[in-house]
Amino acid sequence: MARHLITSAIPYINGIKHLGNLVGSQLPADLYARYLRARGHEVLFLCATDEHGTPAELAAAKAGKPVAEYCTEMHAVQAEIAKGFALSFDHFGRSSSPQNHALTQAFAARLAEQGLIREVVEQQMYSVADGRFLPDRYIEGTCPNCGFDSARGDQCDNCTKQLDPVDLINPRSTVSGSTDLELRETKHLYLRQSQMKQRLSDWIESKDDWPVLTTSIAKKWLNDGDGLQDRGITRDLKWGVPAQFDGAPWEGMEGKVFYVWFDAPIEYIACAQEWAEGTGADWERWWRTDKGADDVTYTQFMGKDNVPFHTLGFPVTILGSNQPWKLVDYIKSFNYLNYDGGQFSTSRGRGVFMDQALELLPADYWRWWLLSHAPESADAEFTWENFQQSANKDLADVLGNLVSRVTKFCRSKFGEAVPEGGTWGAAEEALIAELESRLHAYEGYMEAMEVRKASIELRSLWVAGNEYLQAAAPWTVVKTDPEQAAAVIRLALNLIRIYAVVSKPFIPGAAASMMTGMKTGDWSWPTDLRAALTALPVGHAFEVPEVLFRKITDDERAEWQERFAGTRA
RNA sequence: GGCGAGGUAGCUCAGCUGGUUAGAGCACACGACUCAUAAUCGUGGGGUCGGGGGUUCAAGUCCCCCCCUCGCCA
Repeated sequence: MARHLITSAIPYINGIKHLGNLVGSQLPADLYARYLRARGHEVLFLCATDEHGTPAELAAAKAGKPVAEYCTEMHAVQAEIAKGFALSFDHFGRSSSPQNHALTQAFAARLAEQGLIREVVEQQMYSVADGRFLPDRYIEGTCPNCGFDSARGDQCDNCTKQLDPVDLINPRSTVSGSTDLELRETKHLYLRQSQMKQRLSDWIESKDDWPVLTTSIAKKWLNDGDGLQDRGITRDLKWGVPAQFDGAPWEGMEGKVFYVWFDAPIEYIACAQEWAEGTGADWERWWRTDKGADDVTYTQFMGKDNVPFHTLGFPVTILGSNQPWKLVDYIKSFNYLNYDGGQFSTSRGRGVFMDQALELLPADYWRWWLLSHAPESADAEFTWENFQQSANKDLADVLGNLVSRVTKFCRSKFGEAVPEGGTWGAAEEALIAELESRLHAYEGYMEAMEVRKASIELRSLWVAGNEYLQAAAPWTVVKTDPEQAAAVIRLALNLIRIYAVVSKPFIPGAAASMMTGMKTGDWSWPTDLRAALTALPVGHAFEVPEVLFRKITDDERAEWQERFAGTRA
């Protein structure tokens, strides 16, 4: 039994995430956490909302609410949706927690002690009317390059040229529309990442078992151009962790907060503190290598856009502190999921969002499709045809129907209890051999976080049951040799329990239904398959479960396709 | 423009350090079965592995050039 710390990239607070966000971090992290728990390992699985920054402030203003209140509400919404998808977080925290405030300030102070913070005075755009400094992308104006009149301060959406806000002609605030903008001096703290370049580089180079997606992105940032750059870790904002605090080793940072990319990863640790406070558990044995965390395996899940912060920024914080914090052991990253020939788009309402998905179908449908099509080697694409075909074929026909045909046949011929009689022969031995081989492959892929391949093996396990049943043909055998038919069905009923156990990480809802139908709470992993196939003894009562997965009709598919197409630009 | 990832059957994808007739699922065709959610099982057709050169006894798998897609950066 090992100890595994698992974190999913923390979703931003402003709004509900789409299926692409889900499959890029939370869902595969949940799959892994559930699998490791099922194998008897000790798991701490953490996620949280990322709440600070300008977008949250503006979203709150738009909703007409104080930002703290807005975040509290949205956190509850996201937590509820996560529950709907059966995401098994041990704690779903908040980056705005007191724990994270304290820890973020402590890290900043410590990094300063280690000589890794420097102060920089720079010029930033200030909007007099809004009474605030504005991030580059919240300033619009006419592009000096192509004349496009809605170019953003960081980049022109029309000609894609990278811009500086001061380059814009007739710049205005996108918050208020005001043109009363001026450059003002402001002081910020910079994290001296460049000092850590060699240590990071050595560390990344040593990780030859990481996904190439992870290491290639990390190496690019380390070596591109002038190499790893220092980054500002403060902003002129109100909503966030104050950069000026008691014991701060700098002055004059009043009215400024730490930038989200600095405090958000620290929430991984603070989240464990939140969890400990709520449960009385010990968080240090997960995060402090001097307090027992040296035997923890720490795995992070994220979309590729988050890789730089997890391979460079956060490790600078951890390593730079020169304190015994647990450093990540494995970073599993994902490409993007596209939607029907384009990208998911929040602003255009294009694609399916997490709350909408749950209104259409139970979580298992989405979990299965998303995980079995996870964008591991390249970007993947969601289409309704593919979703309908996969769900109907894999879940309804192959698995659901198997459960149905076995339990209903037994009920009609032997009653709703595991029947007696008959013996195993060559067919059963062949099945056991097949199952053992498939199960070992499945376990290997799950341990390696090869999500798609694991799903293929799981499906193969289901198919093996149908093959066996088809060949054994108990509906024929029962006419001449009822006892032998009973032996076949006895095995098949036990197979249902085994499927429930091994399928649970992917489809926890259906797994629970199968287990309930078999009237047992025996979730033990079928390490010994032969024994597992007799776990439900002769005479054990069961009941025919409700249809596990109804099919998605062509009409539904067409309707949904239309409904989620969004407003094309 | 630079960098990275891809371009393998109609569709979605496997193919490790080069080595017998290039694989799987879906879709399609035919057959079997009739317990089951018109479900299941079997068989089969279908690919000059983006294009062109080269290395090698042997290349989807290595090298060079080109084309296309996606992403990151300038």
